[in-house]
Formats: sequence, C-alpha cells, structure tokens
Amino acid sequence: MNAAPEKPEQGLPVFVADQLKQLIYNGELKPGERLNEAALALRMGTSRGPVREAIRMLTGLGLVKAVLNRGVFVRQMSVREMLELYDLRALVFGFAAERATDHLAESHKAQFEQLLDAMDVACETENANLYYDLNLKFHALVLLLANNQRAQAAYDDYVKEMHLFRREYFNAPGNMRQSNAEHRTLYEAIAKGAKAKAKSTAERHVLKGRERLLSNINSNSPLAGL
Amino acid sequence: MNAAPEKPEQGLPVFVADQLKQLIYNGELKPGERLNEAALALRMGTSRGPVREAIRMLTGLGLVKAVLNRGVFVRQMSVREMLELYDLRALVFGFAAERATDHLAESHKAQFEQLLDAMDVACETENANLYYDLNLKFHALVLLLANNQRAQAAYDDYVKEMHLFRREYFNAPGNMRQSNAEHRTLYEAIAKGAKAKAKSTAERHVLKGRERLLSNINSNSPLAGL
DNA sequence: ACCCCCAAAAGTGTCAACACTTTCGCGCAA
DNA sequence: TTGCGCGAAAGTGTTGACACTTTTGGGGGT
Repeated sequence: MNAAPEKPEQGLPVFVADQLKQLIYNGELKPGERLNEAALALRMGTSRGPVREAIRMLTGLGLVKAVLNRGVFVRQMSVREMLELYDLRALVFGFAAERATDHLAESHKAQFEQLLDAMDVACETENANLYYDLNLKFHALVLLLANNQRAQAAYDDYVKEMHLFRREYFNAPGNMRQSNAEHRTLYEAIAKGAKAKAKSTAERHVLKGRERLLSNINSNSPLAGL
Repeated sequence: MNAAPEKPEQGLPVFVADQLKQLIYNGELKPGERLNEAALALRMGTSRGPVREAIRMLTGLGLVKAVLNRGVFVRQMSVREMLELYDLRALVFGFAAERATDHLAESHKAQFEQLLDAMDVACETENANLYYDLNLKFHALVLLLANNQRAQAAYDDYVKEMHLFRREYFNAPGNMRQSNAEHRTLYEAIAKGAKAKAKSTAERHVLKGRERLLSNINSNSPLAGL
C-alpha cells in the first residue's frame, strides 16, 4: 500500500502534494483529520521538508487549514460554505453553457450523445457511481467548450472542494433520471445555439442539486449550520 | 527598508508569504522576475525553510510559478488570461449586485453615497490613484452585500491577480467620469431592488473595462497575444 | 473517587549543512 | 574574432538535528 517513489519529475513537494490530494479526495484522510508530518514523510519515502511544502501548497488551495503549533487539518466545509459554493458553481456553469454554444463542433456532439446515452444506461442499472463519473465528464465537456481556461479551472476546483463536505448529506436518491433529462435539455439548447436557454437550464440544473442537498440536510439533521 | 520581525503570531511562513504578496502586488517584484530564496531569507531574517514554504503557498494561490531546479518566478498574465479573468469578474460582480439588493441597509446606503461623492471629487481633481482606491472600495461593498463569502474571496482574488498584468496596458484615460456614472446607475438599481437591472449594469460595467483594455492593447502593441 | 500538577512523549517550527543542477566566465583552440 | 568546453560560482533540493509547544498519562494530595 506504499506510494511508488516513481515520479520526482516535477519535484518531491509536487509529488507529495498530488498524493495528499488523492488521499483527501478519496476520503482516506477525512475532513477534520490531522495530518502527521512525520508519518506522511515516512509513507512517501521523504523527509519532512518536502511534506511540509506540499502541505503549504494545499493550504494555498484551501484544502487544509493550518493551526500554529498544532498541525494542519483537512478542511471541513460548513453547510453555509457548501451552499455558497453551489451558487458559484451554478453561475459558472451557466456562463459556460452559454459560451459553449459558440464552440460546438461535430466531434463534440458525438461525445455529448455518447455521454447522455451512457448515463441513461447508468440510470437503468441504478449504477450511481458510474452515473456520477459520467455526470462529471458531461459537465467538464461543457466547461471545455466554454473556451475559458480560467472558468474551467475554477469549476474544477469547485467540484473537488465538494468532496470536503460530509458524505452523509449526499444521499443522492434516484434523481438520476431527472438529472439526465435536464442534461438532454441543456445539450439541445447548446446544439440549437439557444444561448439564453442554455444558460438558464445549466444554472437551474446546478441549483436543483443545491435544493436536494438542502432538503437532505433538513430531514437528516436537526441542526441548521448557519 | 528591512521588514519588521514583528508578527510571528501565525508562524514565519505565513508572515513571509504576506510580505511576498505585498512585494508582488506593489510591483517591487515584477512579473517574470525570479525569487531568490537565500536573498529573501536574509531580508526576512529567517532561514530558507520558511521562505520555501511561503513560496509554496503562493504557488498554490497561482501567484508564482515554480520551475524545477531553476527557481520560482512571479507569474505574468497573458492577454488571454486577462480577458478570461475579466469575463469571470463580470460574472461574479453581476451575481453580487443582484444579491446585494436583498441586503441593503440604511448604513450601507450612506456608505455608497459617500463613496460615489468622493469618486466625483476624484474625477474633478483628476486624481486617478484616489479614484482607483475608491473604486475598489465601491466594488468591495457590493460584494460584501452579496452575502456570499466565497464570491467575495473569489472577487478579491480576481482583483489582486490583475496586478500581475503588465502595467503599460492600463492607460486608464479620463474614463473616470463615465465609470462613476455607471456606479450611480448600479447603486440606484440596487437601492430600488431592481435585480435584473442591477445584475446587467454590474456585468456591463466590468465588461466595459475589458473593452478599454482590449483597445489599449490593440493601439499600443502590434502583437496579438492569443 | 476526583482533581491538579508535572514529567515524559509526541509533534510542530526552524535551522544549518550537504548534494545536485544550472548558470556564468574564462581560457584555449580553430 | 568567434566558438567551445571546462571549472568555479550561484542557486535550488533535500535532509537530519535541534528548539519549542502541546498533549498525554501517571502519581500524589485532598
């Protein structure tokens, strides 16, 4: 289970930082957990120096939070932060969908249709994990077509940050079918070049996820985290 | 001219990182310039360790770019990146203006009017630096009223990142008057609770800055940086 | 049984030294 | 004079050791 010391091709700190990101996004390091420098250094096969630098990169990315003399902790998003994130994600996704109408080529159409069909299959087989991955790819394709690398990077960050939220609130019930219907509506709007419709459809699509999250929280937990 | 070793209240790396940010935003470290670890360590009164950690934080923030075995360099934004940034800034500012209509209190109205009047004065006295500062405060106030800390932080980053662009393209001519007229239109829309108008006014206000930049570039430089 | 205090352990913060890579400058040869 | 190569200098990459802080856990007093 040890990490392969394969790739100092960009420097040890970068390598360690990538490993740590994996650990965090995979949930092996859970939100709120402390990172032990010595243990990580041992595991990565380096000394503490590169590990510390890697951790600093993650703080710059907002993935972990450092407390003086007490260590660094995997960031735990509050409900409020999560809701704010959804707002921004909806905004950027709407923006991207509008722009995507200007750069849709035949090859992209094929990709879209392939993704939509695959998601349909995932719906029928109730394969939530598969649907989740395809859904990400669908959104990423829209962002790619927006032809704005900054927006693409921002959206990517948003998606990754969502992994820092407590998992129990993501009870994704059988909303996959409705979700994919929205995907199709969005794709058709993009294909038709209907900018306004593409934008509003994309925005609402994300905001519906926000509403689902909110109702999950209200039904699962009595506390309302400001 | 040495930095005061006043504030290890949050750890040396954080302190050094703050100093470096200042140096970069003030233009003392210019875009493209290399950061010398030993020299910085000497200047900050520490060893290279904390300096390296500080630099890693800045890379996480996208302020500098590291090249293996060659050092880290202050990031230089391309024209394309700058234009993309304007798009996102317009988007978020529009979002914020729309939301601001929901949280405008009397005290904020006073602040707005004070800022607008002060900017009028800055226009008449041709004080571009003063106008620039007040303009930032005006925008920041809108973002504050949006009641979305994530958006606020993102907008703040956008503004700071603009400092990484070559200065010669910011020939801000006498557009101050028109700019402040737009500010007034925006404020009135927010005060009236006209969400759609606030949003579109705010978006266009930023996009006009984008157009100005673009025409400055086209007239000043023959090369079109993709 | 409970609480406080203190010493040991664990962990973070910082540093100086060493290894390796890149850059610079000088001398030599064509 | 120009170009090449080689060695010194400068700079980055990494490490292990040491200083300091926080946590832990046990012993003694109440």
